Amino acid sequence: MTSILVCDDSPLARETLRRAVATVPGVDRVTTASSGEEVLRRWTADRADLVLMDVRMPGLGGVETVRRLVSSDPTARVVMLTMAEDLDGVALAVASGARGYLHKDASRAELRATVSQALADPTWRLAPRRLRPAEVGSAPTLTAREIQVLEGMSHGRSNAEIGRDLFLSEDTVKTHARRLFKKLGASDRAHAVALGFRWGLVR
Amino acid sequence: MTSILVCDDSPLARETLRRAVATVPGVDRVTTASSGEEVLRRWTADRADLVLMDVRMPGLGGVETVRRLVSSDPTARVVMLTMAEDLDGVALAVASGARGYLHKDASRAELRATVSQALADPTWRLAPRRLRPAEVGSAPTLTAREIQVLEGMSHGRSNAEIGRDLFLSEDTVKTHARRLFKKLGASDRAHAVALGFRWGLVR
DNA sequence: ACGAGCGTCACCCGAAAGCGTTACGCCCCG
DNA sequence: CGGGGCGTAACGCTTTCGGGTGACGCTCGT
Repeated sequence: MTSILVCDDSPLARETLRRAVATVPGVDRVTTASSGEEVLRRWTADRADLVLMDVRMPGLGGVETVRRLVSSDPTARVVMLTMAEDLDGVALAVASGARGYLHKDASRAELRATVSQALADPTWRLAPRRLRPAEVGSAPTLTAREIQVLEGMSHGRSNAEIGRDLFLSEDTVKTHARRLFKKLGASDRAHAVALGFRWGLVR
Repeated sequence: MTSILVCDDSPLARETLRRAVATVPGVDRVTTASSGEEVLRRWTADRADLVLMDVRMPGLGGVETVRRLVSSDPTARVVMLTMAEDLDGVALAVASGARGYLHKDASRAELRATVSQALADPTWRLAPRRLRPAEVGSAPTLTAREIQVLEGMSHGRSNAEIGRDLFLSEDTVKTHARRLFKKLGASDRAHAVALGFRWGLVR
């Protein structure tokens, strides 16, 4: 019985990670958490053999979570997930007890290899390394205007109505819509709204 | 400083309740939680003068949450929110320490009156009663087919594509779409997807 | 036995949406 | 200084949507 706990505040990234590690041989349980607080709260009742934790999270944040987790349970194994931006965060995390880290744009294969490795060797620690292809990805950054347009869509407003709401021409709304579709990789407004919810961009 | 904690797993119901009780005179803080676990976790740090809690929730569930909450803090005041289906749940909840309950189809006015009453009188307990108009509402019940179509929309599929996925004609998909729009009160597919997420019908 | 809800399909039609493209001013970064 | 992202706006064009309506068979509950 090998279990993995995935902790990320982005629902979409969480799902992606969950699916990816679920395919690692020997892993038969993957649980998820959306915050560091949740991990700490559930740890005693719901231990896992390996934790994958995002560095950047609202509330406690990945680094502090790892610190608290490892100090309460030194046998806990954590691999941090990070982006290029927060290398200092990784250093802190490793100093705080994380076994290593993975860039969020690591390939699925690299992710799986790292997880296998970490599970096979309890003493394993990852040497710092950088990985390439975008596989997990991070939340697209929409501009304030694009968010506003996306929110309008999520409330069932037409482009013309959104335009009236925001004092813009319908054509301008369409331009914002097209740009946010491209950023999100959405094929239409319904898809965009769904991705907005999954990325936590709208509520 | 009077605070109310609203606990419901449905984001939409949560928001509706939050807005409704925010208008009660004397209430100056309304916090929300989406699960019983969250309420228990935050209780010591984030106490409230009154808790409105849904009976039916994933995880702990309203009844067990009340039981634990009241046993840890006998001064906690809880009003359960329920639907016609789970009257037995209400009996259990009241036996477990809830001060009373409200049907989810209570009117906004009745909800506010009950909240005022509960806040004004610390010893107050609601006599069982039934209330009428649909104000808070419960999640619309979509059929399996309608959910499938809604999911298709949330993945950016066109009606024709959804039809191919489900081995249906595009016209049939449109019929399902029209019906689910009406049930959800959606004005278009983007709105429907948003409401689906808010009601927890799709992920 | 009847209506209601569901699943299926079809046709029409006007109104949106979505795409490509162009454009201009602004600001920031290299 | 130039390019890129952003905000704004416009035009044309094609596709899709959404609403209205009708229809038929099935099942369920009253």
